[in-house]
Amino acid sequence: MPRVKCPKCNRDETVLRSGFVRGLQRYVCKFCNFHFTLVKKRQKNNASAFRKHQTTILDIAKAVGMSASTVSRALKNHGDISEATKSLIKQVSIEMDYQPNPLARSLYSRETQTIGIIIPDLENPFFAKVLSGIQHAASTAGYKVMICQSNESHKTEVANLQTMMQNWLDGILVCHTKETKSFEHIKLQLNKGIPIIHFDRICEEIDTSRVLLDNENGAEQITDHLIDQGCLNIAVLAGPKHLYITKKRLEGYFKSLQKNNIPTTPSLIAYTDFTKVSILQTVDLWLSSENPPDAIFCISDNSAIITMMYLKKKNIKVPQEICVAGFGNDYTGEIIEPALTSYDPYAFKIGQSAVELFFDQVISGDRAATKTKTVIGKLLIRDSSLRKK
Amino acid sequence: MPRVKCPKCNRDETVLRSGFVRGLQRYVCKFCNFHFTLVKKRQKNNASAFRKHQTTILDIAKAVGMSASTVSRALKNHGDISEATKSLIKQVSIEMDYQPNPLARSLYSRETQTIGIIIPDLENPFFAKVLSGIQHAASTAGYKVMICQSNESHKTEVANLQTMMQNWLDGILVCHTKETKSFEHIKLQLNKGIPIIHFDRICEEIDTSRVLLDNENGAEQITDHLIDQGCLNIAVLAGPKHLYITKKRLEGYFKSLQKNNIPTTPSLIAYTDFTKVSILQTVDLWLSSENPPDAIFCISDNSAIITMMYLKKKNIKVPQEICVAGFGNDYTGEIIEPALTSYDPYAFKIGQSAVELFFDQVISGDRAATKTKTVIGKLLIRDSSLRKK
DNA sequence: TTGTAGGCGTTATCAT
DNA sequence: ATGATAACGCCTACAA
Repeated sequence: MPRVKCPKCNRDETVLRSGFVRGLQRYVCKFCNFHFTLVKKRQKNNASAFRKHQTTILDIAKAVGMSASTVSRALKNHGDISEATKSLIKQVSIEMDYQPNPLARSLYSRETQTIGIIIPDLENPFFAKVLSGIQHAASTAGYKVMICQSNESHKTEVANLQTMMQNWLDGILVCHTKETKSFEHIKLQLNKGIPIIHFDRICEEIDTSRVLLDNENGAEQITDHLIDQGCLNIAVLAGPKHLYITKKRLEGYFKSLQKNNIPTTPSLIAYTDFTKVSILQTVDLWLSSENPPDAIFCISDNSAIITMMYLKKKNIKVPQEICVAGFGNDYTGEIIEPALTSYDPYAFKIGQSAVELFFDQVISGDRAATKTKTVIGKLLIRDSSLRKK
Repeated sequence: MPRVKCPKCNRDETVLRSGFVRGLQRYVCKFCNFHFTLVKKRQKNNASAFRKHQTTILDIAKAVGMSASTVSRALKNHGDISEATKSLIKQVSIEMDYQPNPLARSLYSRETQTIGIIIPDLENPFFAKVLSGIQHAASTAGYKVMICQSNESHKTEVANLQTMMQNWLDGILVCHTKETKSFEHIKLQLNKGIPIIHFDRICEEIDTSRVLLDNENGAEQITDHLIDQGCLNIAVLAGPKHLYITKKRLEGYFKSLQKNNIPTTPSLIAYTDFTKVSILQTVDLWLSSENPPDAIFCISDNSAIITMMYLKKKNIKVPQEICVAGFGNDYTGEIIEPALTSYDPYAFKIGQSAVELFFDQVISGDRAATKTKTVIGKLLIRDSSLRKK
């Protein structure tokens, strides 16, 4: 029975239905004998015209003749509800195919159960693996994943972050672009109370939770291995100078040289922006120098592949004349000949760990308590650097 | 005028506002002369305790001394609002860093401005490119992207779809797993009124909008090319038999053979499940047959790479003894030696097109009007099949 | 031109 | 044990 109020006397107990006019329910108030119809309240907009009505808690409440609050409580096993009511409501909710509306829930709870990811390049196999790990960990925990791709453009990254912050995500996982040197956009958002987690290309000057790969150890192991193969003139094809990963991998390289009492040669250390042009220029320079390297440690597998293909074109034998090693264990390394020595950073696990750090911050309740997690990878020795067999 | 009840006499018609105390509205009941303020009703939960308060329309309304509806209208340039009010409100909203709450908006509008993607494997370079295209097109149009990864598991795909449907996405783009033979889960959702778009691995038995790559033409061009190189015994290393792409690419293959008056040999057509084991078994069988192929057309680049590496291990010369071609133009094809002949399906464009089809359905307003779009790719002839130079 | 009121669906608090 | 209510933030039909 609808509680319709009489517009005249404002009573509802005396209102009865009295037929239809132009499709509208007509009512009569027995008290003041006033006839009226209720005008339609709201024009349906486009979306709701298409979207089929989803069963709501109110629908169930009507169906079982109880209030919405009872239904809500029954559905989440609230202690106060009798077993009989609970099982009735649960059954009806299944029959009516009830699906809670996450928007309403989030509006109230202020949590969206969604994590945002800002990643430089989805097509880069390393990032694809990380994303896969993130996706896996998040969905296992019942969280959704929203992605943005910065395309290695700092400007886009800033815009992405803005978008993400507007969308009430519960946390944001960020890997910076190779261009990013200023982190003002991150600082600006830090006090908003939503966790920001860094991975791989992190930001040193801000205290956030972060997932690192063991850049230094990895690079050290690679360099150790190259030295072990008899190389003394080991060049490093690095990335952009400002990148955290560049710095750390170089540190590992230096550590190994020092440990093995090999002097460092400045000309053997070159920074690139990861583009083919910059890589080939560097390699050319080395090849034509008076003291060419006997090994090239490339800071990414992609640069290593570009380097090796160039060396092959120049008929320089790998590893006999020059050993080559990469970093990242992209699957391209297994395809090129000779197969590429590399360091597997366990990208999938990095993604998983980033999600775990997010949960740590949320569960601990202390969002200022940042953590650093380092994923230990594994050196993979393959033919591109193997002189001793 | 808010209907506030006097806590003492319980009347509401006699209650008036009487200034502010500590930021709270103070009231007075004219009937019993009782002064009171409304105490905060609700305990803040965890999330809202952390999340910094975001400026709302109501905050702006208070700041400018107007109602929320005026602010709402002013912000979207509603005609009824005076220019003066508009500019005032806009300025204040900027000063207060107002960001509309998309949850509230969506709850009302029943649109989330979000597209869902169900994709078998994020680490597969083809899918990564498609995803990149989707992401690009969606974010250009101001839409967000939510991803799920089915991991090539039908069961997971079904669960993913369920999740997506519950989350009030405006549309869902699906590429089925290689296992998927039953499409009941899709059919079940079709009448819900939200567009489902298929791409690549589509479903023939349901009428949805879909983006295809020109499987048939591509396969025909590849086969033509192999024949042109003098191959007569062209084997096909296909995917699972039930897959749409398998069927279509085989059709292209047959068409080419027929056109060139070459009889088909059943033993040269083999289905695999894309796993290394099944591929190598097949190749082995062919190699040891009495009439081994002089070319292998692999239905994916990944299988082609596996095949080539195996042939190389067996010291079988590619292309001299056996020509190999793939399909998909993964970048691995440029790295292997000899470089792999393949067909570039323009994966990025496929992703973009899928988003376009979604918009077509939404904008046209006719969600039953499905469209099919075929992205034309490009044959890339490389050394793995080049006998005539 | 601006304000009021009610609804979108859910949930916690308070009252019964 | 259950119901009424308000709140989350935004939007629009209608009233003024």
